[in-house]
Amino acid sequence: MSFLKRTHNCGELRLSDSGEKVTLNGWVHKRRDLGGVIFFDLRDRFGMTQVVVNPETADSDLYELAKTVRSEFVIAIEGEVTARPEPGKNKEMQTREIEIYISKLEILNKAESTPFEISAADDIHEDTKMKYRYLDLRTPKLQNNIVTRHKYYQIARNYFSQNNFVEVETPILMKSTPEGARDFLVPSRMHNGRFYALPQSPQTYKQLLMVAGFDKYFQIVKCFRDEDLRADRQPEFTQVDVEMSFVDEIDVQETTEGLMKKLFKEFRNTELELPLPRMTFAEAMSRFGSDKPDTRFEMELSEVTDLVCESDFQVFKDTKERGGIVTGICVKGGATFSRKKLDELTDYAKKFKVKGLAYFKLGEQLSSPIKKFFSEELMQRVFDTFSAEQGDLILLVADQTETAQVATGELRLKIAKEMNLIDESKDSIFWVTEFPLLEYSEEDERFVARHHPFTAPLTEDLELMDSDPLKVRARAYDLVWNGHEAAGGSIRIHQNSVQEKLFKLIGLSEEEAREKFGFLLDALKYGTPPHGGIAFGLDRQVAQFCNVDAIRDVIAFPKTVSASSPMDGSPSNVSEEQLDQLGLRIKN
RNA sequence: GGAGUGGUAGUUCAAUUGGUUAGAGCACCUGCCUGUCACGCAGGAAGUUGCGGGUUCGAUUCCCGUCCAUUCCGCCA
Repeated sequence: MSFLKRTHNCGELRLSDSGEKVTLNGWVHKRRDLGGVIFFDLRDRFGMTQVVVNPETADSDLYELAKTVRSEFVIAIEGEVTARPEPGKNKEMQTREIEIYISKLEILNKAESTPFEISAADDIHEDTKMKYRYLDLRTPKLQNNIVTRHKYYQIARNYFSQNNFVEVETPILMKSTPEGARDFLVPSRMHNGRFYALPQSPQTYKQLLMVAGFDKYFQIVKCFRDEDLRADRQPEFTQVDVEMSFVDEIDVQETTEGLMKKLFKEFRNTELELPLPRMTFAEAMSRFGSDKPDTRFEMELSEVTDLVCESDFQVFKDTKERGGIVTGICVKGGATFSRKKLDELTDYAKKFKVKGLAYFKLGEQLSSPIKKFFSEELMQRVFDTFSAEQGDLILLVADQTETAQVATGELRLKIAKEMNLIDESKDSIFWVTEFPLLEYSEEDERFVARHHPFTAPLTEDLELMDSDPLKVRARAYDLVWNGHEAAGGSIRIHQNSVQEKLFKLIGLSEEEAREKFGFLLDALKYGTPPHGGIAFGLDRQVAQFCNVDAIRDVIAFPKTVSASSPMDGSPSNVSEEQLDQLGLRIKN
């Protein structure tokens, strides 16, 4: 069956096309029936064009048919491009200077009235939109996001190809490994009782590709983690995965920067200045209380341990004695915060494991629960340290170094968001380097790799691996963009002996290490080049370029926060037969 | 696993100290309307108040449980 096929899309006709006979296909976005003349806004993914049916010029069959057309009908129209008497009032509409005088109309398919209006989808609750995701995807906003994502793929692929990288696919069914996130497991009919795992990332494979001599590898790849979701976390997400041989961290960073420059050119229309700034982990923590600081606003942390320990406040002194610090921020204009507000901030800080929050409120009167422990003169020196003026608020946190810094950093962020201090039109993008190699897990009562267990230690810190493992810095780097980790990577261990030593440090016995990573340890013995790489969180980056908060909005078919899909009903039960074949039984 | 917010018509919201027939905008349906672009006007249909239980003469409203959405903490090398 044939139909009127489009000669143009709904976003491309302009005044200069006047007089031309065109055919358009699309969805009826809105319809305005004035009793005589009828207007449609015809929509496709390229835009919208106004279509006019005039009873005086259209024949009566056409007019009667046009009267039956409703929102979201799929139609084909033929007609003449005509200048409008007045340009359309909708300034967003690029075709607003013209309209199509219709001479033929075909209804290609009718539509029931949709569960929500495509033209007003912004305020609809997420559950309704998720159930009818294919309708939400009709909205110009989501269509733009998905197209931006497409462009990102293209730019990345071109960039890496032009720079001599090879795209290689790695297995989706792989071996379950310890460390890191929970795996999604996949049973198999052929191997009852055994399981594949979906990759949390292709980490081991890309290192093996380096052993194999593939020099420069990249892949745009799905990764899977069975952890709780957030606005910026989905159980399956996409990484731009990169690995390079014969490189150090500067080479990997330069490669990354080159791509970011192209992306910023395309999506922000700005020239990114290279090289990007560098900040060590230690500096990020002490200045911003975060390993991914948002530097679009100030309110930096100041450490005042020695100063405040001149007071008689025992809590500060005890903290110092136990090796902790006192750090804080100055909230400009924060003296207006109510007691209730300060209680709320205290509760918020406690979420991050500090015991309390001290403050100096420089209002009409100085107000502070700890001022009796401070001399006038000492207080003034504290204020000076923070450059605090009348009307400001100083918040102080005392605890072990990292705990105090993190809690203060979180307060800094929360307050900045509430006081609207973040300039969304700016971009803050830079490297954070020299992460600690290890951290101590209270839960597991052992050291765990902060990045992953293949990350190389800084050469000058190698000897610390025996004496003071927590002090060892890693050759790891994160690209931080507007307070998010946009990419993260490291130079890998390419010597078997160092790798084995690290496994030992994180409590993996030789047997366990062999059992879990034997193939990698073996490979490292057969001539492994120095190598390193990085992985970009594609969803997060695209979300940033689209100026949306949730990566849900840049994924065609995302999961809800409970990791399910209201649209297709996954995950779902399966039949007894399926379970039997897999040798599985549901416990309860 | 924990905390916050929300769930009432297709949809977005309202409903006084617990009170009688649960309202409004948009969408939908009918009629009118020849330059709209949030078209306009008149009328109409549309409800398991998420679900289950409890208190009460009476529950959208109070209590308990539970489900869903969303944000955050834990978790996510």
